[in-house]
Amino acid sequence: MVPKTRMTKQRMIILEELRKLHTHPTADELYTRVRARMPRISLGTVYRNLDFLAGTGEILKLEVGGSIRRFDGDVTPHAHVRCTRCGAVGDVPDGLLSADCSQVKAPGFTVCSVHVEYEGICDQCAAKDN
Amino acid sequence: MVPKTRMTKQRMIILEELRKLHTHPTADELYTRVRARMPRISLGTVYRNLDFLAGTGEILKLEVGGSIRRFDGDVTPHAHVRCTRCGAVGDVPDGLLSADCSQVKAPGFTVCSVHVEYEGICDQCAAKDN
DNA sequence: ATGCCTGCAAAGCCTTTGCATCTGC
DNA sequence: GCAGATGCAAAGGCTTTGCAGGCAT
Repeated sequence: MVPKTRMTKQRMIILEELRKLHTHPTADELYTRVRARMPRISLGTVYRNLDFLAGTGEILKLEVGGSIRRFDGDVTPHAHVRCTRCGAVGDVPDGLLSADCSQVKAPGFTVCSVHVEYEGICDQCAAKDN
Repeated sequence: MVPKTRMTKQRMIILEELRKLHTHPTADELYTRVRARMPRISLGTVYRNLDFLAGTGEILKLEVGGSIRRFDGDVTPHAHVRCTRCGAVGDVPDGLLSADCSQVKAPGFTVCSVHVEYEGICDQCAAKDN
């Protein structure tokens, strides 16, 4: 049986605040925002609701970079494949890249999606440079 | 003055083991490997040397996905830009995507590189499905 | 001999989880 | 009223850091 869900005040406020922001906040940033309206809310509740809302598709979890988790002794240019099930990481030889992921050949992997993230400098940081 | 660096036995073994592997190990996986040859090495030393080696360009740090750090209330398809300096995340409106990052227009950001990661299922996990 | 590097252990972050209590439905 | 949700606090991972001693140069 599918468990019923409730629209609690906490869940509603979390969703509202996230939709109001366009800064792609971390859980903690959102926690700070939400606390302004609901001081006794706990960080655990924020995490639980973000997971819940991502599960229903109402919000997105972003897997952004900046979190170094793995290392590679091969410094030649090549892209990577990651197994969405076990997290294993493989190589995609340069030259086999394609925007159409059904064309991508990665030995040992069946590729099914691409994740593109651009990197750069935001205007605020650029301003600090002088 | 630039500090001198030493090629310690630890650093050498870490580099050797990483180059020997093609599995893009985590720091901890590498630690296990290295300990087979040098039982008293500490995990801290592994982390310090991986940072050092990445700094000299001898190895690569991979920023792979799987680590959810941010959330987005906008579920329409769009890519993201991340500021390499402060970590701020912005949107790249769909339709403004390009493999040539000098063409990418992201309001508030100056884009300078792209990070592409494919996702899929590795053969081992596929085999477990039956 | 010098100061960079190590092992060890503690501390730091971020996230998850257990539990008693509370509250939508 | 009942099961799902919350607040609180503790526990878990992973990574970084402080310190005293060790070792490459």
